[in-house]
Amino acid sequence: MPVKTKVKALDERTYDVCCPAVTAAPLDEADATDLARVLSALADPVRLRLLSIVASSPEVCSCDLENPLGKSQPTVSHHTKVLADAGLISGERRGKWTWWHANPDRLAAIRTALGG
Amino acid sequence: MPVKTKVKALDERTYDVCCPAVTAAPLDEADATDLARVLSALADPVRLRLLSIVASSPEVCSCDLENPLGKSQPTVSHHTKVLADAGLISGERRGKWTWWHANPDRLAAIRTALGG
DNA sequence: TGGTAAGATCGACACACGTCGATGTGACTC
DNA sequence: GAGTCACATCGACGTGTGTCGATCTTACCA
Repeated sequence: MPVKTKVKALDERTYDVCCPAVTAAPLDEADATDLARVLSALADPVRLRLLSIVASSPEVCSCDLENPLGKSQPTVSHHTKVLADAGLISGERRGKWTWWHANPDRLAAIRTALGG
Repeated sequence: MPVKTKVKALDERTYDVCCPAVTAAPLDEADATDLARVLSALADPVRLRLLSIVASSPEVCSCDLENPLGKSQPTVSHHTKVLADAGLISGERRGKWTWWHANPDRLAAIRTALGG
């Protein structure tokens, strides 16, 4: 049985994630590609740390990510975009700052797809 | 609190996986690197399908993977090695054939690290 | 209007990775 | 021992990705 959650990104686009559980039955190519795309967003140490920082707080400003991550501003911006495109975090522009928060439902959907 | 499971690979090496949950607190670099390494093994559509085929059966022979995956023998061998190195599957050589089975504990550990 | 500050985008570079033909390595059969 | 089969390893190729300096865009303030 497919496990899907609706996720709303910065641009208000919604999309599905994802996929029967890996352990239940052989995945078809489309489901495998979808799931691999989300996992690729997670499969980077900098993005994992970024996500953990955002998830540990109700809201985090981009400006508070550069120092803990030890990466340049363009690099941090790149990683927030990847995580946001994957639906794992969402950003809200307020004035000059962008505030990020985690989407725990998305993470839960991934756990389910991984046989949860 | 760290979530660890011992995993035994083909070469009898054992290692730990892994890591406080991403959602609990900011990950340090070492934990993030460990988790990213395992997730990288999963973040490929061919390997996800391979794992789902192996996990759906008590045991699968390498020779029964080429056709469903539509990949050459060296490519399949490469992917089984990546999954085995990550502890997600284990292989046993019997005569001319290698038989693979999934390690559900490892997948469960990843789910926990993902905030399960 | 001009200046500054936060963040996104661009361009370039180095490196990692998926893929497959060719070849190597054991194991089985005759 | 010769031949064959299953699988691993090697080498090479094209592509994808993380990184950062430079630049663009937008918002705020004097």
